[in-house]
Amino acid sequence: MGTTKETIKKAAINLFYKKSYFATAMSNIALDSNIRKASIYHHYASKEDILFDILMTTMSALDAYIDNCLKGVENIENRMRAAVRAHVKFHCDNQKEVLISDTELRGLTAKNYKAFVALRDAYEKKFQDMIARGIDQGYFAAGDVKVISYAILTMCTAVANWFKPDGRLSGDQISTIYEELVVTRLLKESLPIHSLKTPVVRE
Amino acid sequence: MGTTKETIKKAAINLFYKKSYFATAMSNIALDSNIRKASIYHHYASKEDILFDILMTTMSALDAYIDNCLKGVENIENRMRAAVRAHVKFHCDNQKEVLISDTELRGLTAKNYKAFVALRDAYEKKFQDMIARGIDQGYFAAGDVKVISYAILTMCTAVANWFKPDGRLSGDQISTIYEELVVTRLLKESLPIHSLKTPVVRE
DNA sequence: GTCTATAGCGAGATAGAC
DNA sequence: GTCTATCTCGCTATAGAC
Repeated sequence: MGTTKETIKKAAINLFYKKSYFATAMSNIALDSNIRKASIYHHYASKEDILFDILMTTMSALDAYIDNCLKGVENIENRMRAAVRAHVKFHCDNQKEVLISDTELRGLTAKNYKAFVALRDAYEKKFQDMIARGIDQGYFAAGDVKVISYAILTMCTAVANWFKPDGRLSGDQISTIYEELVVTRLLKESLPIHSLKTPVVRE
Repeated sequence: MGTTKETIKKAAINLFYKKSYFATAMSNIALDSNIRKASIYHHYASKEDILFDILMTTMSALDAYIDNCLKGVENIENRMRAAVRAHVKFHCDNQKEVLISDTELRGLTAKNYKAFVALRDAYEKKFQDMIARGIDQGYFAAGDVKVISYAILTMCTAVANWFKPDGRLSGDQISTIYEELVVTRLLKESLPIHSLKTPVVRE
């Protein structure tokens, strides 16, 4: 079962996901954790502190997961493939946490908000750098890097909105479809530079 | 300025957007509307009633807007282009309302939730039908229609998350970029059937 | 480290005068 | 149609015993 703090955190994740942060009362969290609400304050300074803990550990875990999946992958197209796969997979496997990270930032006070957004911006920059490098090297079609990165990241992130653990498609299957949609279709030059002189007709 | 009811609604939109639905108090709405909070209950039965009004009118307006933009457009590729343009433009022009529609559904009781989701599902089905038709007719590359529709709709919807009215790109410019990203890159067969026998090499 | 009890406050909603 | 006054409730957080 883990420590009491972990129990509280898990209960909070479920409730923030189901009812939203503001609609969740400390008494709700206490009930689901099988303790009295006053006991929560031994582990967390405030309700916001619980939210902040969830947001930061989720964002850090995502960042570490992607880094690990990219380790040793050199070719820029393959890096992008691995990154999209990892991002989508993480959003299927940690659906509740990432949805909270997406919708409950308004529950943070200024200082905590800045700390979280700094992590998120650094994460997004990794994708923007990959896209820019891919364009430079002629692997990806030219375009507005910022907009393309937003398009890709938001569509991959939104998988958490509709993914159903017991649905038709598994997280791995969806990752594969998205890898293809994003890299093969959305990003890649349909006619790579080095193949421009190679006829596609084989008659 | 409009009617008092419109003033209340506009104030609620701003507050729900900025602070979230649950964090917004009736007294906040009253203050921004220059009336006492008791007076709000003459126009709306409850706080949820205000949210429901915002959600339904926004969804209906989006649906009507897309229908209007597709009127008379026959070719399926052009229909899809018009639909993407319209969806993105609407999400830039009605940023606050659509963000509320995206994140505050948990504030609705079961009956109202079902009414809203029915509208949204019907709207999404229009895109799924267009995609399926485009694939059938050989204009779009084959693929999982549901997943492709989610990918497209979520990336276009998420524009409301990062669009800045006074930013580098206007709503029209973003609509153009997205039309291109979605239809030319993501959806279209990179090598249309009828061009398969036409060499791309011009030496 | 968990408990009972409660302080202190603000919420949504209503009553009834004008 | 808007107001003042208030009801009733549940919230976050704290105090202090065990």
